[in-house]
Amino acid sequence: MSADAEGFDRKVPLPPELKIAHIRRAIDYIERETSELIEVYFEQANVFSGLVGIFGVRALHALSPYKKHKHPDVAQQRFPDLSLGGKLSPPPEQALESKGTTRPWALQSHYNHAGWYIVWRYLVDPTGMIKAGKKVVIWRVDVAFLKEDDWKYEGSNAAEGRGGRTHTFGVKLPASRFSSAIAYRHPKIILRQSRPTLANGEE
DNA sequence: GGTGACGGTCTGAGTCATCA
DNA sequence: TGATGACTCAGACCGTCACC
Repeated sequence: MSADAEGFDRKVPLPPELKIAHIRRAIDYIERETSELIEVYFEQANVFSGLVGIFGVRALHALSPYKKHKHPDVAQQRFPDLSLGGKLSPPPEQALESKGTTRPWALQSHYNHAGWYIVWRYLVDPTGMIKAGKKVVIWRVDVAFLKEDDWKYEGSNAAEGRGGRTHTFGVKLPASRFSSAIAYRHPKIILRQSRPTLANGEE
């Protein structure tokens, strides 16, 4: 990887007109805002991941040329989260979806839409030791253009009277797919046993 | 207006395959 | 043999929309 001292890799392809500076400022924004809501993580971690994705959308909407759909009711439930200039039906090359997750590689969605995906991979550090005063740390940002072929269908056995999750799509071979899409990686955090860990052994 | 289906966001855990 | 990655299943919650 050819990252700079801060952890940003300028060789990773980005969506048109999206710059490393936009990502850097978005990381600051997400970490600052979500650190205020840390108690939500301990109540319902999956909901908190949704919040991380939402704050990612808000940050890029405010800081980059990518804008939310101009109709709020559509923006909150339709693909994509953002598009270049806020176009209503952007081509995949100008569609940008924001997702937050704690997982090191995997990515799931209910659809296999083609487009750009920016994945905010975060960890929760209640001590605020990794980044001073930040209880939520974005330790990696993946930016990748995914085609329909990059997704695989993951079915569901949910049934009446039994419950279960709805079906999803998952990215095929996520580790190899995202290994070349790491736009930012915290210089002091490494993966150990598939978990982000401080390089000196502390988490 | 109430209700249920559906679409949307995720997580954790168990198991298996692969590789050094 | 242990570490890691992939696969699969199970669970939670919220908002919108169509239908009655």
